[in-house]
Amino acid sequence: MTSLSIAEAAEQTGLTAHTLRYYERDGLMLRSVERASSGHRRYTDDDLRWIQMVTRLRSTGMPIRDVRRYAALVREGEGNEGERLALLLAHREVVERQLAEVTSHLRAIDHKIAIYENKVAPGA
Amino acid sequence: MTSLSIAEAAEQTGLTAHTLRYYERDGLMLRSVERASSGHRRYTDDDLRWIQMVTRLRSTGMPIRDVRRYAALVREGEGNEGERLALLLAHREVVERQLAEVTSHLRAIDHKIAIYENKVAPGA
DNA sequence: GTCCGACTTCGAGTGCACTCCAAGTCAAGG
DNA sequence: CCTTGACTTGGAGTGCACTCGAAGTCGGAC
Repeated sequence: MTSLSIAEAAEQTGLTAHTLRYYERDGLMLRSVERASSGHRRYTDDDLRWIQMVTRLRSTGMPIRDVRRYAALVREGEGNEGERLALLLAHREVVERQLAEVTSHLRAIDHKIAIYENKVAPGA
Repeated sequence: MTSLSIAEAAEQTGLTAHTLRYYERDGLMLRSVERASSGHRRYTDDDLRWIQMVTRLRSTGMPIRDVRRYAALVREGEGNEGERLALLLAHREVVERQLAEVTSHLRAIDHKIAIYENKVAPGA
């Protein structure tokens, strides 16, 4: 089991060290990250896997407070899988609606682009 | 040609009156919206069409400052279609990259959902 | 004539998610 | 022993995009 410094964890996850500390103090981690005798954080593989899940939720637009609720459920342990599932399904709905909206707006923009392409380089 | 009050324009566009005023003073409109003798804004069909374009750009994630630049180009009039096109194409790239990222993250979340569905109602 | 409601302006406030700073600690190298 | 560099903390600051509040104006209904 490897264990990484915050700088290494930052590089692995694509987040900054600032953000990793912020996530931890904001209750997004499953538990406090372990410390070396120096007090420096040591990230385990489990930590990294969890951070990856957080990243997935975040970059699909889930607000921090919902990620925190999800983390709390997972932290509680077995027995609340129904709630976790409900939370993820609700998020999924939101994401799909958003994807559909963005896609349709993008199509309209593409139409505009086509018009300009004809103006700028007709017949290109 | 209809001409709408700010409340009607808000309803038509799905924005709030506050946001319409904000867009105007932030330079996102092509020109100052006309006024009734009372000083109240009167939105024309052209205004509404432009606001729709702004909404498309915004809800695909274009920052306000880029919308402002695009508005400035359109305001300048003919001759800079190349620049407008470049701006829209650059935006298109960003949006597509983002769509791809969100889609792939969503797939990973779906996988997690499937796991929970099996746990919660196995064989459902 | 005055009341109401929809508007006006300017500027301040909000919420979100970071992002940064200052001052301090620690282990290792020279 | 002293310096260096990577870390630590609490709290403050930033950027974005709204969002709201206060005070004032205007036209029409009663």
